[in-house]
Amino acid sequence: MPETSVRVRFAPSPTGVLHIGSVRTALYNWLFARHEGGTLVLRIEDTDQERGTPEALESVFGTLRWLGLDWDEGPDIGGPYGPYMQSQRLPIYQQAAARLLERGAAYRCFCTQEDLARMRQAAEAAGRVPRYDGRCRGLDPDEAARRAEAGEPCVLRFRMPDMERLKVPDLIRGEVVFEAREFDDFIIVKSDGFPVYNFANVVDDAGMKMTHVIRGEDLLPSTPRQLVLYDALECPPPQFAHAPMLLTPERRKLSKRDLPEGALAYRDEGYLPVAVVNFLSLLGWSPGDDREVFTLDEIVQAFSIDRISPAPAVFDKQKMEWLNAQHLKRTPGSELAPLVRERMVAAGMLGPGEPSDEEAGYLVAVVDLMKERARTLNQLVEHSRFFFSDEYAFDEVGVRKRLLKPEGMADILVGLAGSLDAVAPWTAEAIETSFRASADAQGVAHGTAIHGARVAVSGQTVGPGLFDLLAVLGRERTTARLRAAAEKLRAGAFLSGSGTTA
RNA sequence: GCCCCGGUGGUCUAAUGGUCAGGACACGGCUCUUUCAAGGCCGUAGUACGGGUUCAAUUCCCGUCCGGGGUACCA
Repeated sequence: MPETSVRVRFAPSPTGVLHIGSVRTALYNWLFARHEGGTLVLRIEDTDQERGTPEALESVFGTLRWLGLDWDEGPDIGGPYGPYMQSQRLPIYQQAAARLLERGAAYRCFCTQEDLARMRQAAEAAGRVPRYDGRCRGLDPDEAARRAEAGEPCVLRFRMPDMERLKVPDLIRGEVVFEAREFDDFIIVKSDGFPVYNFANVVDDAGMKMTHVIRGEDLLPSTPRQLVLYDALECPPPQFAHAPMLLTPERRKLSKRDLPEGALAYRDEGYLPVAVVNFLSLLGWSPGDDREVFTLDEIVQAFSIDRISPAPAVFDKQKMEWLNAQHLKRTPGSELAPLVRERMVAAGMLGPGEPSDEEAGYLVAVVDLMKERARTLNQLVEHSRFFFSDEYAFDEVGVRKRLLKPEGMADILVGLAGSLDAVAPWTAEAIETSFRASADAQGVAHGTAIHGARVAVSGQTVGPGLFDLLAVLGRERTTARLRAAAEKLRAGAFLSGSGTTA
């Protein structure tokens, strides 16, 4: 492998479910890796003993897999730089910390959390910036080591070098300059022996040979600290790219609160993975032309870091829905059918068993017909109910307008059914010819017959073209439903029930 | 408070020191006709504000305002 080969990583911490903002970060890393023919590493940053959960870890895997964002090295598949769970890398951090300690780049600090809280309060009361005052900086290292060995709790702090300012080169924002006096001697190892984020992150990114770090803008302020750590560790830093935040419509940072179920909730709502990826890719990035509907491959091909915008983006669900509709239309029914099927089974519209070839074919035909108008899989399922059961609901307005309205609709429907009995072959074209002829013979306007028949067989006033619909529905169902509706009309059954007053 | 990042229609965005500032979602209207929730067409709406630099600024600079992020023994 050439040494110019790109290596990037997605490094979530498994606290709570994976949310959509993290997914966008994962996506940008994945796109960059795939575009460059590089390597994507999945690393789990579980150094927070208190907050990590196994469910959260499952959520990371599940979400990425659902979206088709695969990784080349990770906790489940290993790789040359493992392990890929930070909780299993403790010796590596300890070793790195020991090196810094030895060199005097880090020192032991025995201040308690109460001491620090007091310091902070005092500083705030005095209107000063709260920073660690460095009181343990000058402790004799040998003496400090003795106290630590004697069991006195302590943390390890990084000795901030003397410098005027810290410059962070960023692929998206150019050079970002921080004043060095903003930074105090920050903690790198907690008193429980675990490394703190900034430290573990740098040790791993350096150790795993990352060439680029693409992450959220919220991490930009911690980058200067990381840069001095790379320096102290004598490792070359990666190139940084801080992607803009995702905002709610109220312009708040998108967080777990906004979608407690996590990004997988969009699967449950009936979104296609490709649509979610397509939508997310366009939040903060654009290909530079007017294209908006992409396949995965097209996005990979078009992606580049320098076209990522620095400005935060509002997550607009309506646009995601539209994109989903576009992908629904473009995806063959045969591909959609398994997804639709599991939803129909869940909704009790289909049995859980293996479908026969005929049933499977019917489902594909229904999906091909209905996907043109649906915005989500769930909507498609909902609108397709009448294809699978005779127990479909009648739209009240539709009944009043299209069945009750023209006097004698019952006779018309029966007439239509009669002519359809003879149609062969059962194709949209043949159905239309026969249907229109029957309407003519009965002296009924085509529109009247069509509208009436639509409501009779589907209960709905909207949907695909009637003849295509009937072709899929089948002769048996069609004629039976036309006659059943006529029966019901004659019995006055449509008038019973509620809401017959306008 | 302090530090950092942003600011093109309601939203996502394109472009540019000289353009009728382009596209998409949403919204409104029209249309197709067999319905619309699909398709087509049209429309409403934008360079946050104030200074500078310049023949010319949405674009470059400064300030203001607004929004976001950070400021932990969280990540």
